[in-house]
Amino acid sequence: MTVPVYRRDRARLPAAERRRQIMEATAQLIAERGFWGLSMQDVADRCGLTVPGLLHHVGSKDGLLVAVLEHRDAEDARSLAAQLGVDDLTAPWAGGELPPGVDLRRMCAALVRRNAGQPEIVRLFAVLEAESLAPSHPAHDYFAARQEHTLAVFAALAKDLSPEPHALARQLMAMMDGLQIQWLRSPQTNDLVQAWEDAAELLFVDR
Amino acid sequence: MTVPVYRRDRARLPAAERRRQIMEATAQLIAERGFWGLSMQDVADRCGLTVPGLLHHVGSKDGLLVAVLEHRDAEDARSLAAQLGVDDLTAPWAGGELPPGVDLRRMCAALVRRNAGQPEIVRLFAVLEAESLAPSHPAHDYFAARQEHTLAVFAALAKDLSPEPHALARQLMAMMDGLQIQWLRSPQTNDLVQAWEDAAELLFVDR
DNA sequence: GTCTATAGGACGATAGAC
DNA sequence: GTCTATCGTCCTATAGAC
Repeated sequence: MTVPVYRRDRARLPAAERRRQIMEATAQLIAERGFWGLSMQDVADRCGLTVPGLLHHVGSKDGLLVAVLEHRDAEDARSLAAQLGVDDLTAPWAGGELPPGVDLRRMCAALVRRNAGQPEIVRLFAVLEAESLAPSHPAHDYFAARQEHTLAVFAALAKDLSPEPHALARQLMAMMDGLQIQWLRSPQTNDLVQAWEDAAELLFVDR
Repeated sequence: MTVPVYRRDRARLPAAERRRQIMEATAQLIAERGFWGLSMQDVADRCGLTVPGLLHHVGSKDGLLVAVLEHRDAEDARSLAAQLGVDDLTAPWAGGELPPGVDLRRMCAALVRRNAGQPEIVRLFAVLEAESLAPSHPAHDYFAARQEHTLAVFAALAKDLSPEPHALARQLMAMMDGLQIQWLRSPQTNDLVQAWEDAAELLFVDR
């Protein structure tokens, strides 16, 4: 007859640190399998937790997804701000103001450079962007808002570059997303930064 | 005490017709939930079958996916050939020769027009294209081959249009995929055909 | 903050009757 | 060509101990 035993050999991390660990493991697993293919068991295993232990931190599977997206946005905002040499840039997809003196072409280049260094994260967003087209997906609203905001920011910055700033904004976004997918499919024969520069040469032509 | 009963009130369709029904139901469900989110039960329900009945036709869940992709390719090849006014065009993504007199810009326009009329199918491919980036995905090889072949065909047709036909091919593909995602996200504020024409104006510029 | 234990389903697949 | 019945596995989530 087996007797219930409380096992004390698990690490007991501070909540903040555990949270970061969970976010990273989840991002990797969603990139691999999508949100529908994600299992709480896998996340828990990778963190050295049981499933209820994991749920204690994130509440539910949907809560986990939201937490991951917010975590990524915060990280990206910090990195992009540093790269553009401004202090308090809020990521364009998270809402917020734009600092003066940032021009669209440099901003796109910075985004692409940043993404070229973290293929796993790019894949995470590529998978979720497609999955979340379905209105019932838990990240549907998040991605709808994100796209709308990015388009608005791009269009505002494109005002002096094109007679149709909104169309240009759409084209820039489409090209970035499309080139990223190709790059993810075969990174070895495909330099993302170079591909973007070639494309930018065409899209940013004077009119 | 319940007694096993063989229920005879289900429709007994010819295999070919049943197959077509299964392909269509599956395409719709994958577009909604992705392959990882697809359940054989849902497909069976939508076809008025039990799960074993469904498995009799497709063998396994992976087999079902492959069948759907092959089914779509065949349909698309027929439609595209009709639109371009040639008899035996094999779809560029399925392997095969290109008829003389088909130029790249007209071909892209035909593809976009075709896609604009079947958003559910476009969504199916958008979701699978992202999901299948993972090497363990059952459609990984299919989509890798598809992308490679499409790029090769585009590049061949771009030979006289650009000093770097391969780069142009990549840009065309990226732009098509990217614009389609935006269109799927908000079809009402987004005319796919118009957006493509605007973009083509930039990408097909003389150099 | 993490555990054990368990509820309560859904999953893909197989065997064998009709 | 479709069924019933069933196997074994996986799933998210909760209750309550420590």
